[in-house]
Amino acid sequence: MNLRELALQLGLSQTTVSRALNGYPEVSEATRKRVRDAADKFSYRPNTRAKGLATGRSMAVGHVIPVSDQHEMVNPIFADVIAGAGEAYAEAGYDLVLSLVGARDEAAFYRDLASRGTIDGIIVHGPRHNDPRLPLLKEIGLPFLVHGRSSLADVSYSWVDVNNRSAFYRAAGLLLDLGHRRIGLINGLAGMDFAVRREDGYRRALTERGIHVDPDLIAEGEMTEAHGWASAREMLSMPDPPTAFLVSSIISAFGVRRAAAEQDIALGSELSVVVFDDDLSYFRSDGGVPQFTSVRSSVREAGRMAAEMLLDIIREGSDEPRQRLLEAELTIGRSTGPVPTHEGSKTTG
Amino acid sequence: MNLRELALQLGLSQTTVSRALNGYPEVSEATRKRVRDAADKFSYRPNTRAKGLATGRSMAVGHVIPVSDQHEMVNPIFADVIAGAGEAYAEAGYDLVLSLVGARDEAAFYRDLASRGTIDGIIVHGPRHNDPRLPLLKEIGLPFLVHGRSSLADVSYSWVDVNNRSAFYRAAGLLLDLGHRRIGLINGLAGMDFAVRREDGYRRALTERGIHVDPDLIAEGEMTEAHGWASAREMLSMPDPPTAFLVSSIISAFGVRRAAAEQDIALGSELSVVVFDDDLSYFRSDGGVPQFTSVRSSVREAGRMAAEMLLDIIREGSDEPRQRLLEAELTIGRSTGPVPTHEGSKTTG
DNA sequence: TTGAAAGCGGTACCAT
DNA sequence: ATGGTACCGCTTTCAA
Repeated sequence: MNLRELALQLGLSQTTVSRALNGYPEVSEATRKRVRDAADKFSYRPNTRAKGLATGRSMAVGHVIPVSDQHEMVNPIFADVIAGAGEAYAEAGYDLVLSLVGARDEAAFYRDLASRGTIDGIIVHGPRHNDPRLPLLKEIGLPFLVHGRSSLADVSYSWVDVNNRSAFYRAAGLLLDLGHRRIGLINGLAGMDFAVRREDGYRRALTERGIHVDPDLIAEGEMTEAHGWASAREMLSMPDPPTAFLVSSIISAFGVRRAAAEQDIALGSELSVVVFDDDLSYFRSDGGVPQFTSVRSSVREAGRMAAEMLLDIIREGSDEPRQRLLEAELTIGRSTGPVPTHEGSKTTG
Repeated sequence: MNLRELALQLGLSQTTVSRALNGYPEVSEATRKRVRDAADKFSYRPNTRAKGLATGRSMAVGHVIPVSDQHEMVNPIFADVIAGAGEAYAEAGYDLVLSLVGARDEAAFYRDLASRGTIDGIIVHGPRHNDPRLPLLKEIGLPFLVHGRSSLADVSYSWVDVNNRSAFYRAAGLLLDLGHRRIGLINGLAGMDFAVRREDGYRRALTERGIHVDPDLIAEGEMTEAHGWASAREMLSMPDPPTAFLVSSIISAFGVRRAAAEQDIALGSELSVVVFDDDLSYFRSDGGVPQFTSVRSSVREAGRMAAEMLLDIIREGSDEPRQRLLEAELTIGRSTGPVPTHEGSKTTG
């Protein structure tokens, strides 16, 4: 059933039917009701493409996930961001077009997307430290919003981000308050913007208190269990091992926990672990009990926010960038305690 | 730059330009080259909506992820399936439209999708045991393919699935061969089709060897670490505890490992763990070393296959269902060993 | 081998 | 308040 047929059924013109359905005020309430009822009855749905062609808008938003060929898997965080965004789109009647694109041909890809008119705007995921995509998108003129930020990018742009720096500053502060002086940082991939900011917060906290930042206590890598395990293992076997860890992901924290268990080191009493957890409920390890001290931010919520802001930008057509910085929430769990005395209380073994 | 402008530039008609670009044979090679060069020069891209409107195809495929309100997070498996599918779409020039939809209004949603003409076909994720979506889609007439299967659904339909039953049958067989008689099954959510099949394989292996299937050794739930931990913990404190576990996900296996560690039970020598791992490289725990014995299947590969098959269906317009069953690969790691003797060798503590 | 023109299914301007 | 009609950008039939 299309507009013409519906109009025919009603004995009205396409124009009137279209107006009735789209809430134009000049249609009489009587006709509007008639039209609506008929549309309902025949379950008429306007054709998206035709509508888009006529209006010049596609009513779709693109999400671009960068996939470097090195990683087999897509970072599960994206799934949650997108779930949050999806809610917003569903409510606003927008479609979500997902593209996974390799770093190689990204530029061409964005240009294509814009000129083919598939989407009205775009959300950029996983920004790197000085991300070339931002100036590119700016140049293309496609409305976009970044989930995360890209420092050094000297263009102004819209973003939604969690305050990674302050999160790690506060987390490190907590450990310092507990007396820890050797704090290992197990961070994400070096090029990622969030990792840079997290290290920044960590460094600042230490420096402010006059604590030396030991580069051997900083590990970077993909946030896998293996990375957490290998990094923690290595650091724990140093002559002067860390008494606490700051971990960039719950997955890596599983690895840290394993390394500790293997060396018979008790979490909480002998080793403190604070983890940045993006609310990935599948991977939360506590089961109701706060096993780790965590710095949490709802990625899903951020996704929703990002989508809503992008839709605003698209609809208003305004050019001034919108930015939203979310503070993460520090939840103290039983994996964090004061520095053990040297005669310490082994709880295991 | 649109077709009209491009044609104007070339002094040709839109018709000819369109034909040249779309590989129609009646265009002379000379003109074709001229046209191609110009299109290149102006980086002309045909408008997707206009093309779709004219051809009746949208060149887009939908992926529908069911989100029950109970789960906060989207199962990370979907991310990988979609990554695989995305590759196929990119190559074939299709877009991927992602929808996350609650169980409540699914029916209406599918009808909408079809009648608005947003997509040419659809991939159904996370089928439940007797999934009502399949007959619905059949009725609507939208080409679709299921990732996974839905037993009891008495319609014939296309699917791509890993052989869950044989995977768990073989895994249980391995443990039985090693002498295990008490094998705990830590499975996924009860309603999911894959969970039913996995339990089926497990049961069959036991029954065939005359081993009693103890319902207390079967746990179902979301595949979180907490679930693995709680289930393993409970089973391990039974009077007659399991000597081995079959776990439906690497995440839950982390929980099993934790429960074992807490009770000072050594993996490999005192407790065997076989895990079904969907190749989620972020969560693999081995770091090159096979820590767990695993039954692996590449979800990404399955996603790609699903996409390719759906595209075939769309293009051929044929109605006969295509089906593809993938066998998972059993990789024996060091977490699996024979049943410990009662005087057993504690390696920990 | 090329071109004119009629759709595809809507929207929106201009009349009435 | 309602209708006629010219688009939107492309494909495709028919004619030349």
